[in-house]
Amino acid sequence: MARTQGSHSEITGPRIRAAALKLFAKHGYAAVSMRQIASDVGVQAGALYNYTPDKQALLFTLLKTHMHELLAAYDDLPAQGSATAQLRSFVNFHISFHLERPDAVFISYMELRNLSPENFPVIESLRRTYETRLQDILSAGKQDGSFAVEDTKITTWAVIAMLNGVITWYNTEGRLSVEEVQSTYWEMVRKTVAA
Amino acid sequence: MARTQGSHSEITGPRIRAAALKLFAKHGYAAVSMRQIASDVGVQAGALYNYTPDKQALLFTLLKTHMHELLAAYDDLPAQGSATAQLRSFVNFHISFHLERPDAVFISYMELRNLSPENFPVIESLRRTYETRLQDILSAGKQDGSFAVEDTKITTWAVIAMLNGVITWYNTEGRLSVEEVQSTYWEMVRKTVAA
DNA sequence: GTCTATACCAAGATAGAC
DNA sequence: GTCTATCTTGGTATAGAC
Repeated sequence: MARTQGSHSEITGPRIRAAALKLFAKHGYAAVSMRQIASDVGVQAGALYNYTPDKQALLFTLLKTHMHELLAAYDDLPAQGSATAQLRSFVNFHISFHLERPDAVFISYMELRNLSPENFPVIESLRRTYETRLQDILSAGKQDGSFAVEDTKITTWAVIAMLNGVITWYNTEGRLSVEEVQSTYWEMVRKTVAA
Repeated sequence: MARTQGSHSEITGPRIRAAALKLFAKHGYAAVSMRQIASDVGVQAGALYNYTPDKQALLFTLLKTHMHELLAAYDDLPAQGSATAQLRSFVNFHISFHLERPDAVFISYMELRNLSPENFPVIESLRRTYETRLQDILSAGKQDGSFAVEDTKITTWAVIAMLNGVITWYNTEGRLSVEEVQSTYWEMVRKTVAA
């Protein structure tokens, strides 16, 4: 006779994080209770504490994991030659990576203020590291004359803000493929920095 | 002998909304308690309910007021001639209006999901109305050949996302004046839609 | 109109049985 | 490892005195 309530240690952890990610993205960290997360996973609230010391650690883990995956994936891309090729690669990467993880992207921008004072700087630093990848491309292109960029810092923020806008409207069931979105945004970014 | 605890009906209401706006922007709607708002104003929590039926109405009022002010202010601008002049006017307006109300702008984008099902469509509709102002400019410029815009809807969202990015980094104490920011963004937007 | 006091409920987190 | 049960805190909202 099999036990009706058993242990599932290898899968429960990931399922908790997946449920938390989904619920935090939908309702916001502060509005989601541990009981809701537990219910979504199919366990009791107390069981969550076998996997996370508290709710804050759950949020921190999600954001840290996302940022590390983002940086690792970008740094794994094949090297590009010209600044223009690098910029195009960045745009394509940013869009496809983000469209594959809308929930993680969402909380990475929305829930920063719900990180504890110890955790916030860690995530903020990872975010700045990623931004620096783009800023370096813009600086190089400005130097060699491929781009006309008045202020590389502001342009970096402007391009990232523009690209991030995609996740607020893109619908996987909609009329546009990821490739079409990439192409549309590349055209806009290209012109924005054009010499 | 003056009373030590009196009535201040004409000023308490606005002060409650100002405190709520500030606290919602800083910590998020769900993370702010009525007690916190009351404490910030200098009254007891129960007193708030003389001014708002509940917390949700407080959020709704803040967002609705902000959106109405935004639309009224934009529609009060002097009419412009060419599509290019209209676009420049829009960019300047959007940046200066938003930089004057960073808290209201912040919650208008972050707290939409905390609106009740009855209230959400009202705000969403106002937001779309504002976006339509920009989309109409882009359509007109596309028609008369001033702009080369692949997709007016996506470009509308891209431009607004780019402009909204300003409030995440702009610092009134920083090196840049509002006029310099307007000029920098105008240059980027102009190129983005350039024929 | 604001106060104090409180009803009522849900939150995060923990203890101990199984 | 998960359960049930519970502790403690703090939330929204209301009642009635002043």
